[in-house]
Amino acid sequence: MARRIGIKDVAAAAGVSVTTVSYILNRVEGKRASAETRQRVWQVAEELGYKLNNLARGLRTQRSQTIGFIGDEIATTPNSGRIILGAQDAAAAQGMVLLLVNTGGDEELERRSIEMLLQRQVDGVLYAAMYHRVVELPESLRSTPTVLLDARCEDPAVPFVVPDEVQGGHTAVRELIEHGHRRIGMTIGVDDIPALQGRIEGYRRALEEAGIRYDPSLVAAEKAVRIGTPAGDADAGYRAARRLLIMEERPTGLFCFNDRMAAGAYRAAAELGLSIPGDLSVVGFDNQELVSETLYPALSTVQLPHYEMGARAVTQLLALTGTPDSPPGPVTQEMLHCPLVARASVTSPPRL
Amino acid sequence: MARRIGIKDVAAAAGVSVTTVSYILNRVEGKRASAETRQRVWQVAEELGYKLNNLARGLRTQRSQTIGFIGDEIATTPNSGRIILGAQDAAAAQGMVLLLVNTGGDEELERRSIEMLLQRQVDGVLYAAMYHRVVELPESLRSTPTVLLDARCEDPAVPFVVPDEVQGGHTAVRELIEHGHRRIGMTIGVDDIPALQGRIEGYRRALEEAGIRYDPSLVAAEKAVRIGTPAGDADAGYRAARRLLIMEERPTGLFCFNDRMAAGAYRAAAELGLSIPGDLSVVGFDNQELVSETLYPALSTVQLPHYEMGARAVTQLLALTGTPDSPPGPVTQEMLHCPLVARASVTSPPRL
DNA sequence: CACGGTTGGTGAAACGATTGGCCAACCCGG
DNA sequence: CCGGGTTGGCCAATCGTTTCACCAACCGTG
Repeated sequence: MARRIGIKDVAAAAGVSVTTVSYILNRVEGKRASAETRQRVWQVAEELGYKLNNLARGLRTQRSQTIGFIGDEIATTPNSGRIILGAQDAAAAQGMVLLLVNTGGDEELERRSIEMLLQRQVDGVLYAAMYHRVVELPESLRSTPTVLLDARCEDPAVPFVVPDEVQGGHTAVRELIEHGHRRIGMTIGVDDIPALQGRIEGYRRALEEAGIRYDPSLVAAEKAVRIGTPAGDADAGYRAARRLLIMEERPTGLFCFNDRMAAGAYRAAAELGLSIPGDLSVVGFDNQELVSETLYPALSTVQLPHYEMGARAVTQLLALTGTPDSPPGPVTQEMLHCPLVARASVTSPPRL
Repeated sequence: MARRIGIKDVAAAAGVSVTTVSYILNRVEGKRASAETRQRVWQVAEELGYKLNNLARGLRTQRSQTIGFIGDEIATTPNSGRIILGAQDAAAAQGMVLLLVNTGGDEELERRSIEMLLQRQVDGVLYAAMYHRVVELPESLRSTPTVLLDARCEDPAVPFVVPDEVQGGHTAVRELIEHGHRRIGMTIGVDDIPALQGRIEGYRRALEEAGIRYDPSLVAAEKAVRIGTPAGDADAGYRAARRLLIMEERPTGLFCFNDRMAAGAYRAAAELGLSIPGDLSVVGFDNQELVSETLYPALSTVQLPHYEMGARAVTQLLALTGTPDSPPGPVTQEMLHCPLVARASVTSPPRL
């Protein structure tokens, strides 16, 4: 196989020095070259099929044009793929590429993974912990620009991007209220994650705004048996919804902590002979299309802006480290808007 | 910030040459060093917190310890995350890391993406096209070891790993037959992808084996309206299933092309007052847990071995390029077994 | 014609590792 | 004391870029 051709081959073929070639190919400002030379170099480079060697450049410039993405459970939650996608797109737009590692939540593995990233001189790191958790930043990342994804950290110096759970919960419940519902239940699991607190807060605020008294008996918590699995959530959602629906004065609207729990609510409703949305309106959270779209009628839900989160995180990171165009900026912490995705599971409450 | 410390710092601190440090740290065979020196170097490296610079090493050795992963629709299909995960795990086990790019199916973007990978001197490439399609390998990848993932290629010189769709279809239908079903329908979409042909083939073989005549009227094809979306598939699955279930002599078992279509079948059954699995047994394909587990009763289905595919692809790639331990091997093309995931949607047919 | 300013470059030292070739010192038998 | 093998280790080139520092030639001007 023919040796890969480098900058010096181009220089030789064009009859100039490598310095000149480098200047021209990189469009370095302030360095002059005649239009003719410039033209010739480009052409020769093209003809020879010159490809930059990023390892060599990185060695010299101390920037690898590479971003490390470290996730504790890549793809365990399906939508996390969208985070990666968003990050990758934003990175690619700046000529950067994502270096992916996964830790499966294992400390030791995480250490090794981070090491592999640092060894490769990543320009920065995206540290993604699914489910909007509170985490602490591994020591080894202290010295590299890092932004947290779907997670936050005690230390205020660490930038992050998370979904605005409160606004999301508020939006979900508002959708019910606007359709005329006054008696609105909520079904939740029992894990104490920030996401849960936020969504409950949103629920309460929306009620309050509408002048509806908050009734604790309308929020039903059930523990998932097989925790974290779709089946576990759906089952917990079923039990929680059932409890609410057999109440004396049952709610006409239901806000479910997530789409999986909403699936359980559908089952509970069906079992009790309640039709959706005729007898019961339901709104979920997450917009996992595999659930929200395959349910019938399709589930109205609030979307977790995964793609945007990935994209914003990269943008933040790049702002942090500075790009050729712009200087390094300040640490930012961002909460992203969660839009409503209205489908067919919400309508006016039945007249009594 | 203190300059990162390099091999020469270690050498200086240990009072030896960089050559010696390199030999020791890399455990180069055939190069001798006294036990004492060895010990000292390790210790000094540890104390100073020496970290290898992979860019520099890669520049010298012409291996970046990096694998490019290029997908046309990363994470569009949720389980594709599992492919990446499998690949990442297998790579990490060999000290390699995945460089991720996505093309969104755009030719131009693909070209640029591949370029970015090659620029970074990846040791090999995983080219993943979701949905087991037939693709042709981009010209620019010809000169780099590449293995196809969930895709195949006309050229027999290109290694690939795909699921064994025929076996999968066979397994699905066998599950029904073993429970006593003789009248088994199949619901499919209309896209002509290899996956479809394979699964149909598996269906026919299983019937044949059991001495059941193949009846074309029992395979119902419906075109998805919003193609590719879960809602589209579910809807097509609903229509197809409905057609079969209102037949004079309706099937007692249903093999659905995928889990989304199975979700549609559930709806059709419910609408017609048929209970699952009492009146109708259903088996899906893909094992998208978000669907198969949130359906009620939980869906028996055949699993696409995404994780293993990713892992095997990396193994193949590494075999192809050769590792320190083993020499480069031959091109291999692999079909992976699709196991049955039995849940609650299959039982014996109702007695008539 | 001497001089300062521009134009259009060039040379060579990094960056941080790997590795082929060389070599001094020691040991041991004869 | 010589010769040859082994031990333990070092020199310097190299990988492909970037970039600092320098410079020859030319041009217009006073």
